[in-house]
Order: sequence, then structure tokens, then C-alpha cells
Amino acid sequence: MESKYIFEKSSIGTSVGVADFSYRTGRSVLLDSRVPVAVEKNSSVLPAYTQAPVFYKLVMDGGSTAEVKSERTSSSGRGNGRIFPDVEKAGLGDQKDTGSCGILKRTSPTPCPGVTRSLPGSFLNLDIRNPGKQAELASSFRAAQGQNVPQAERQALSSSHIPVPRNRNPSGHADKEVMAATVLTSLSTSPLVLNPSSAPPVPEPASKTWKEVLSASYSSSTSGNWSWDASDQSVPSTPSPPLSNDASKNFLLSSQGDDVSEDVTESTHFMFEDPIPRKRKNSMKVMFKCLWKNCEKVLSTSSGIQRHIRTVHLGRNSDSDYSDGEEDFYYSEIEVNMDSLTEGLSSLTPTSPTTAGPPPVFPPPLSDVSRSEHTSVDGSQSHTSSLLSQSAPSTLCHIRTDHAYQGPVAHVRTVSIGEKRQPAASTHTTVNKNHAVITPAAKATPGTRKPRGEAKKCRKVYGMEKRDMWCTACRWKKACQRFTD
DNA sequence: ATTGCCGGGGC
DNA sequence: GCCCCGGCAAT
Repeated sequence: MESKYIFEKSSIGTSVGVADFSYRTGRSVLLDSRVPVAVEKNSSVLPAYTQAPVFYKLVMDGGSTAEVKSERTSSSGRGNGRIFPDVEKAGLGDQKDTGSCGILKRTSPTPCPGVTRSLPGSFLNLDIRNPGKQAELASSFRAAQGQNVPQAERQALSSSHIPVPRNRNPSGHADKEVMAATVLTSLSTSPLVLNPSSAPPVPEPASKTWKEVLSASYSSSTSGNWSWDASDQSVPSTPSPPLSNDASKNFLLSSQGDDVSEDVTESTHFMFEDPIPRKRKNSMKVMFKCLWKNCEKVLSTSSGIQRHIRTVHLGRNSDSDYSDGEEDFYYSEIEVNMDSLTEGLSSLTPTSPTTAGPPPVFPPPLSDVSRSEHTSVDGSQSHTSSLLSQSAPSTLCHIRTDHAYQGPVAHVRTVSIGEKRQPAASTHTTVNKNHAVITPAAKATPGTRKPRGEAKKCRKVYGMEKRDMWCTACRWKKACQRFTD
């Protein structure tokens, strides 16, 4: 599912257990608050706003590394062994392992696009792809703790990492997985110390923090295919610590003026209101994402999205409820894991924050969302690795489409979150490829063909039988204008 | 073999 | 302009 974690025993004969978490978008991570934990962000990896994974190291209090036994009930170890108190309760409920790489993947050394595996000698690594999430974590932690952990202390803690062998035992760790998932989930709400790349402990206003992240990540609000609408940006559930729930809510509201704000707010409210991690059953919410080119709008109701499409994209009278059903073509249904909604935001810019890149394309949602993290399609993620390779956004959302012709798009695109992003800091070769296309130099000479984009074109999406639905360019055998690359 | 779309038409 | 399509290159 959304969280990928690897739980394994130290190959060393010692009882020391190490959990390697690659934190993917979708899930919040939470730790038993009783267990003091220091979370460090491994800043060496990437820019905060990038999709690239950010690593967090969890060090259990006492300066020792987290000692977790592979057995579910293992209570031994420091930290009281209560690291995953909810494991049993949580069950595997949302662990739909669709086979995608991002989900509950424990062992595979197989590169999961977009997913950065634990670093060598990994400890408890949280791969947080969502910038917003990072901020959130930091915020929440500070809020809970009311203070930051001294830098020195953190460093000391971090020094006590116990390297773990990379080979993992693939089998029979369902319970472990569950525990890991639970931990990940709970992390989002529990107090954590986030040390963003050795940032000064100065209590920087959380709002600023996430703001920065957002600005960096979403400077081009629509740049991400899988991103949410610009308004969504505020959604990142990274309320500033000092803010009360209400305050956060208000903030969100104030920053969002449309339906999205509503929806998002609702979800975020849900997330923040209750400090205690909730059960997953409440975490999934069906949302509707506009697939219109350059539009990332996500609404909670189909009628809302239809109205949006009708009025905004189709230019129809907003007052009229008349619908010929055409709107259906332009949105897809997605399931958003509210637990990781925040994270999702970060993932919105799955690939790279293409601040410089062209805006997302028509059916971006999938490709971007992926990033969205958020909204990533679980199944498609893993399956369509090729697409994902570009950004590897892990999204929590499961995209479903009701439209047959849309199906291909949704699935594929979803996976390839960030596919369209052409960010300055592109990390994917594919992106570069696209980039080249837009480069003037590349274009010029006759004879140089525009590299084929990865996006499905009208022909493929709709099929010959629905040729009338193609964009004109496709009909004329010209470069597709709808599913641009 | 399929697909995307350039280049070159006809109207 | 709009529309088509031969044919090539990428997949």
C-alpha cells in the first residue's frame, strides 16, 4: 500500500532488530509516544521539495537504535517494545498489496521507481517523499513536545545507528509488516523530532516551514501531473505546531477558496483533530480528480467535479445542472488515504518539482499524483513501473475509473506520476528526454523527430472506435494536443 | 506490429 | 484555415 517498510532482523546474531522503513506517501507514521524517538532527516539526499525520498533515521531513546524484534509480540528491546502497539488492531486492513512496488514491499531489492530504498546500513529509515509531510512531522512533533531536541542530542543519537545487512528475509513477516505500517501511520501524528537537514533548532514557524516547502514544491501549482490543484497545496496537512486544530483549519480555509478547500479541510481536520492515531478504516476517502489538462482539481463529490468541469472547462452555465455526461470523461475517481493526505500533497509533485517545467497535461492526475503521493494508485504504481520510473511518487490514492476508455489512462498515468514534470531538478532520464523536446535546440532541424512521449495518446486512450473523441491533432495525425508529453 | 506524428498534400 | 494520409521512426 502506501507504506513500504521492511522489517528485518539484524543478520547479526544479536537481538538487535532494525526496521527499515521507506516511508511512502500515503501513510503517516506514528510511533508510540511513549518511546522517545529522534527522527533525523538525511539531508544528503535531495532537495526538500523534490520527490526524492528524504530519509529519516529513528533512534530510540537511550541513544540506542530502535530495538525491535521481528516477532510481532516481541516486547523486548528498548523502548519498551511497544513501538507498534496497534499492530494487531490495525490488522492488514488497508494493506492491499496490489503488487505494486510501493506497497508493503519488504524485501525486494528491485528498484521501485520513485522509491528509494534504504540506504546502505540503513536504520529505521523513513522515506518521506512528501515535503509537506516532513513539515507536518516536524510540526506535530514540536507541538507535542513543545520543544526541539537539542541538535547535539540528535547527533549523538544518530551516531548510534546499527547498520543492517541489506538482504532481507522476504517471507513470513506479515505481522512485522503490519507493525511497521502501524508505526509509519502513527508517526504522522506522534511527536517526532524532525531535523530537516540540520536545520537550526530555532522554532521556525511551522507555517513557514510548510509554506516554504509548498512554494518550492508547488511553485508551479499545476506543473505536477499528479498534483492536486493549486488550492490543494494548502491542504498539506502540515499545520504549524503552535496552531490549534481550529487555527489550522482556518488557515487551510483561508488559503483555499474553492470546493477543494472544503474537501481538503475536512480531511485534514480529520487528521489533526485527533492526536491519537485512528484506525485505518476511516482513512480512505473517495475523491474525484479533474483530468483536464493543467487542472489538478480534486473534489470530494462527483457532482462537484462535474460542475467544476462543466463550468470551468466546458464553459457551461454554472447555474445549470444540465449535464450531458461529457464531464465524466474528464475526471477520475480516486481513493485518498486521509492518513497520508498530507503526505500526498508532497507527493503531488512526484517527480520533480518542475518549477520550470511545463504544466501538467490533461490527464495528469495519474501521472502526477502520483505523486501525489498521494494519490497514487497502488496497483498501477508497481505494475507500471516504467511510468513510475519517472517520479515514483507513492501515492495513497487508488485511482479507479468508471470509464472504460479512461481506464488505461488512469492506471497508466497514475503510475507515472510526475511523468510530465520537467523540473529543473529532474532526476529521471525520462524527464530529461521530455525536456529535450521542449528545448529549442532539440527542435530545429528537420529530421529530428520529437521523441515519443510516454503519455497515452487519444488513439490509445479512446481507441479507433471512438475516434470522434480524439483531439483534432490526433485525428489529423498530428502531435497530440490533449495528452502532451 | 503498433503507435505517434512529420511532412506533404487536397479542399 | 480544415482535413487527410503516406510514410517514417520509435516502441
